[in-house]
Amino acid sequence: MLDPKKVAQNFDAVVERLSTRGGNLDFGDFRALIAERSALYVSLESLQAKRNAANEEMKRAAKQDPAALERLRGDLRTLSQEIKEKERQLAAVEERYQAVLLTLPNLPDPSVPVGTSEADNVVVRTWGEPPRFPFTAKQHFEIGEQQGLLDFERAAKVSGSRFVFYRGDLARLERALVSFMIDVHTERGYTELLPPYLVSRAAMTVTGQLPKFEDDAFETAGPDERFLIPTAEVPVTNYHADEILDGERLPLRYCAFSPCFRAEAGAAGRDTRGLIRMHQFHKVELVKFTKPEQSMEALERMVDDATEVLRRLGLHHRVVLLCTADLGFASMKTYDLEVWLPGAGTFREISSCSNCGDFQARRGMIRFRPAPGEKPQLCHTLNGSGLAVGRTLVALLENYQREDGTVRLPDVLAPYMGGRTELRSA
RNA sequence: GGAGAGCUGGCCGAGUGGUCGAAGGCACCUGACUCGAAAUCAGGCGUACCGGCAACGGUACCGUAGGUUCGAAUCCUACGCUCUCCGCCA
Repeated sequence: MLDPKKVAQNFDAVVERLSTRGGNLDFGDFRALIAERSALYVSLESLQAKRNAANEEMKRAAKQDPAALERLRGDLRTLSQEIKEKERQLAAVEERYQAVLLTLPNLPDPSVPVGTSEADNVVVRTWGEPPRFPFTAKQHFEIGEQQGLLDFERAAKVSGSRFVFYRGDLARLERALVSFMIDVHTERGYTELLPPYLVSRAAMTVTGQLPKFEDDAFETAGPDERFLIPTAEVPVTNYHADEILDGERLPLRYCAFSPCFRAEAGAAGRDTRGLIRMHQFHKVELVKFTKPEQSMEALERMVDDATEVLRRLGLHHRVVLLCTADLGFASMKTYDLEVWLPGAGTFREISSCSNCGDFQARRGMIRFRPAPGEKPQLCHTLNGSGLAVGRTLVALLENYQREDGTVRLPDVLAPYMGGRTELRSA
């Protein structure tokens, strides 16, 4: 959520900066609501002040003058009705006001390039070289199906499209990658969390998935409303909701493995083959809570932490700074990591690292006390994939494939694969 | 799933329908004492919004949402959460 004060004070500037994101920006009658809301507050508060003063008299009259009490009671009943009516009006305005605020995306940071599509994203740096093959490189799903390591057909039978069974060594590889990634991050100072996979509407609202993107989420059918998490960012960012953190201990850094569930409502027909776009996938997520002045440096370090996984796996990749048009709802600045897929002949997003500034912190009241005795301030929150596990596995299959369809494994994974250095068919 | 107890400030905890933004304690801040620290003493110390240059004043907030009342932390209803016991279960 944007700072409502700043929006009210710099309305035109805010509209202008948000419009660089493209898309349709709906302020509704927000400007009028601001004025209406504050007028209602002023008149309500003066009525309340009047009532409080009158009640003081009641207190005295109750003891000294029972006759006057009855008379006063009549007047106050009217005043009370008036106040209740005012409160109803205010509640209605407040609801519309909040509804608009909750659908406004975060302001892009000034360092973010202005653009109109992903074509305006900026490649910041590239690591490694694409592997050369003396044969035509296959796509990951061709390798997986030929080797009996991936079974999309049976998954479709059991669950529908965009689901998969992993088999044998590949199932193990998925598990191995999770452990490997978490070990890299805990080694580098992150605290491991294993979060809940179902969360409340409130939690989804704090991180920004709701109220605007409800179509993308899976909701449970039980008596209690819950949402399947689309990323561990949701439970982990909410971990410190409604808390005042000790400023001395910031930044806090967490890594968390979880499955992720996405309806992919707007992606019908896209990436229909293979593991790239599933309703369910695994991800190791990084989340940081920082002071405002620390967050931009923390973002750079988070990108380095995520790319470290790619470096250790020897995967050619690049770092891309997203332009304003490609920024996520809650983000003020985002770097995507894109890994090279020789089979597909393209770079594919494998991680997205965002600085959300105080946008989520304001929604979730995530604060810190800079020093003992000082006032609490909003934290900045950051999140990034470290990494998307399924897509990492795709990259390994495509980058380490051999002509006969077998796949070599990077040495760093051997300890997690029982010493295995290649995938066996199953 | 059944029965009971509870939910108050950063934390612990008192609170009779008006004298309660709320005792007391801890933590924290400032000062005194001290070479310094500890201990002790004095004062301060919630959040948000509105008005004001400021001092300060006003309003709201005692799990959440309603209700009763001139007036609710206090009474009523629903919901959420925590704890204890029973049942079930990995």
